[in-house]
Amino acid sequence: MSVRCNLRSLSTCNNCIVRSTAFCSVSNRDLQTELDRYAQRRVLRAGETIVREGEYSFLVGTVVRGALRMQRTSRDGHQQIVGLLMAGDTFGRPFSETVPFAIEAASDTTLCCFNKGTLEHLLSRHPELEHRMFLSALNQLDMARDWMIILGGQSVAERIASFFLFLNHRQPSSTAVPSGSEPSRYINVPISRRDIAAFLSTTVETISRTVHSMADKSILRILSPSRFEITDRRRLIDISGAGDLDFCKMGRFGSQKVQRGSGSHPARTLIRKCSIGLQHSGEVQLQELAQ
Amino acid sequence: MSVRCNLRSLSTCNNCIVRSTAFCSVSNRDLQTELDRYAQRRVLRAGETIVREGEYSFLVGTVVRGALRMQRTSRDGHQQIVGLLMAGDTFGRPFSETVPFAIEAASDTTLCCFNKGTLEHLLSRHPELEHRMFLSALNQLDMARDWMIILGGQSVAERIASFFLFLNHRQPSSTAVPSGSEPSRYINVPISRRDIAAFLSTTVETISRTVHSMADKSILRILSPSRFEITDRRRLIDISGAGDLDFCKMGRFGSQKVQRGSGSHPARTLIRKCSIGLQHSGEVQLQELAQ
DNA sequence: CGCAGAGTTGACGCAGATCAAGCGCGGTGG
DNA sequence: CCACCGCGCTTGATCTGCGTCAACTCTGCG
Repeated sequence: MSVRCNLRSLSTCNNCIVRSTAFCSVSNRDLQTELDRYAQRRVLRAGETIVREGEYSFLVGTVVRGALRMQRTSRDGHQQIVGLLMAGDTFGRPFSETVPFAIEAASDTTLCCFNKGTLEHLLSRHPELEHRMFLSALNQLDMARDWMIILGGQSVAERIASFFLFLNHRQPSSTAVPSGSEPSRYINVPISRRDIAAFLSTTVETISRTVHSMADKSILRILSPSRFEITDRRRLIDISGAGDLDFCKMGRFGSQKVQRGSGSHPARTLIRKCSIGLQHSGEVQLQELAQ
Repeated sequence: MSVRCNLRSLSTCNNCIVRSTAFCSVSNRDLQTELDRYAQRRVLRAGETIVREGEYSFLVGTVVRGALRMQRTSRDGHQQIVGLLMAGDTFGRPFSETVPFAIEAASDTTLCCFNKGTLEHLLSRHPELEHRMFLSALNQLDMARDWMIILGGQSVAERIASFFLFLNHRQPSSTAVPSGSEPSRYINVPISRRDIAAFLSTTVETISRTVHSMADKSILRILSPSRFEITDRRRLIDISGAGDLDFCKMGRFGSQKVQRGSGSHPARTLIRKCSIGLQHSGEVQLQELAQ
């Protein structure tokens, strides 16, 4: 059931729980009123589809609650998840006929949608809106690259640890709280084991084994198959191997010296590890460019 | 050596080889003149660094020739490449203090740079420019997701095939030719084996073995360690597993029916393969939203 | 000519994919 | 009400792709 919000302009958007982060939260009141008029809420249940792969997509909007997954299915049936959109994230692809990925609800989800054409028109008339959407795209780009780091993680344990920290960072205790606040001890996994496997390029079996092994080492407690409690964040970050991933920043230990690779798996691509600061000798001096 | 181009406004930008694709190619003549005034060409040699990981970055611009790699190095020394920027692509990150990745020249490279602050100022005054930059960011987002598909590929052979097709698509015969034209039979790999390994999360040894095995099967010919000739594109696409990746589109066989998985590796995450069109039964009807 | 770095090739072992069986739970129907 | 089924998750046993180590070739360079 969808809730129209053309009446009582601004009321809906003003109370929106993703107000602080979503691209559609503009400061211009008239524009906000207009957005409010065109916005339409939609509730999806887990598994429902917004766009199929490569199909024409006429929806753009913001995730209000829950999570969307973007994925592609290859000929052999293998699915690769290329992104998880959570509260405050922008979904859809303006200025393009089709999206090369399917977008589906990973869990029960509330969206705030705009018709793509309508939104594009608004964007062309309101630089502020386009600016905010641009910023949102840049954020997603950063996030996409973080995901690549997760994906490129050496061992499955590394990838899972990174993934959990990512979730933990993006879901501080309650979905209503905008991301950016202190991460809680709890991890809510909004997607099935299958989806995790599809994202991390592994199998449900290996995920199960790895998570249980982490529980055995009391790094985390398994509250339910989709809910965990972090009991040793430090160790989790350590396993993730990427102490400086964006989403670990909050849990990071200042400028404290690097942990020795402790249980670190033998690095696959140990490149130039000693040459940092050496091969950069040829670094371009660009100061003159400033100003 | 850098070539200033404040004189003879427009001349430099007008003759720019990435004119058709770069974000800085605007239609507004005054704006173009202004851009021309602030733009500065730079030539980097392979290995030179533009920004280091997490450092303050004050450069944004366009790759004119060559390739940049964006990468992150984790505590254990493992490097993960999260993006390759080629002719016409935008590098740098406006509206953010730091970039979470190092940006380095993967080969000898020519850039066209703007001071970040200056560019941000231009962006705020010229919606057209911001629009173009927004489009560029959206493209990069699509590309980042394509990369994720490559990264998530099952076997190393799959990833290498995808990577080669990607390169082949983005480098049609000559670097001067804007992407989008017919792919040639040749693949120029602009980065070292090491870099390929860092990107594909594998090792130089495995890459070597895989490529030579492809040569044995006469899928491609090895002209030099960094130059190949595709002798059986169909089979290469087949190995890549992702027949519908963006960069395969041109080599794609219309709506021809799906190849049976031929030599396809046993799929790791064979999910919902048969349920397409089934689980979508609950697909939301959104027509009413239009207009 | 020796040395360094990039690429190739071979032998070996392990992380993790695969196959298979079992558990717990919610839904359905008799 | 319980039996039955299907599905998500777990656990065990086996097999293999590919990472690791090591040795060798080739090219370019001082």
